[in-house]
Amino acid sequence: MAKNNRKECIHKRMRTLNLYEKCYDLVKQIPPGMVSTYGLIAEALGDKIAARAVGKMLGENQRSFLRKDVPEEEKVPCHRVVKSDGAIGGFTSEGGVSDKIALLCAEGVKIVDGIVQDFETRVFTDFKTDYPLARIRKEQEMLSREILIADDYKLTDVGIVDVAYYGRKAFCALVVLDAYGEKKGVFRAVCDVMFPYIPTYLAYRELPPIFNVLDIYRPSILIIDGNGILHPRGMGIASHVGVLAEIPAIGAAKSLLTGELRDDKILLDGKHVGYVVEKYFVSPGHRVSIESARELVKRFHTYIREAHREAGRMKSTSDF
DNA sequence: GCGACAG
DNA sequence: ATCTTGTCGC
Ligand SMILES: [Mg+2]
Repeated sequence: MAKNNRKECIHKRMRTLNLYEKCYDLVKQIPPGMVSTYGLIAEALGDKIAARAVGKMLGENQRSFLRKDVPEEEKVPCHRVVKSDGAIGGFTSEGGVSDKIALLCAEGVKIVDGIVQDFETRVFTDFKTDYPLARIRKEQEMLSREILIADDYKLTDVGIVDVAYYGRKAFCALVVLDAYGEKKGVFRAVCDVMFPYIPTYLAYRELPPIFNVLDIYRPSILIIDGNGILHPRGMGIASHVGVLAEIPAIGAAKSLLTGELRDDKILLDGKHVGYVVEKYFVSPGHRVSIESARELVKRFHTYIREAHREAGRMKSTSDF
């Protein structure tokens, strides 16, 4: 792996960032008798786009007020988080939303027809936070300046990588082909999930498992399920992996995150950043030109599904 | 009210 | 990508 110390530090910091705990720490700040919203927690994390991810993380909360085996001070009052319009929102437990209503009622918060009464006066907004997602955006913008969009690779082999999930475990598969498209092998790695899926922050979820597999085998060029420079800050996961691991990388996404189409060209702010190839939105990540990214995905795209399958079947294998 | 929203 | 606690804009 790269021994660039600065990049090592960025990588190490990413591996230790646990957004679940950041989220739970924020929710613990909401006092009894008050509520907050998924969107406000997301803003306190640094980006409102994470609202749905906040709901997802709270759905995985293992320290709710219904648990009898968790110390009081460790409990996370996720029942105090509701929707931005005062609607009660969801709740994962035996009793579902009725458990949430009962917990709030016991704290003096009345719910009528699924709406929090006196919502405006009961909303807690005064979070103490260091806005981790804001810091991450800055990091993305900083690293994007190190992207090279020009051919700087050898084609001794090709790696195609994808990640599957089972609860808080990530399963990463790397399918390696020779330059003729012959399958040479599959490498696998697992890792605990510390970061939910948040649009435009995918790299911070999937980089740790991908780096684990690159530690086992490092192909001459990498195709990644996601975007390269086709990203609001020009720093999709393929660029992120490319720059931090100093490896040529291409992004191939199954849907369009941002940008517009003009025939088979993909434009971002009017600038040509990629191509549509088969069913993929292809953009270079690092050390590959836009044209070569297109040609390489044309040649190897059938193996993208193969990597996807390989990651998926790891979930049902007991080896990990 | 429905779709968007990398994975 | 899962196995479902969102928000905004049209
Ligand atoms: Mg994937």
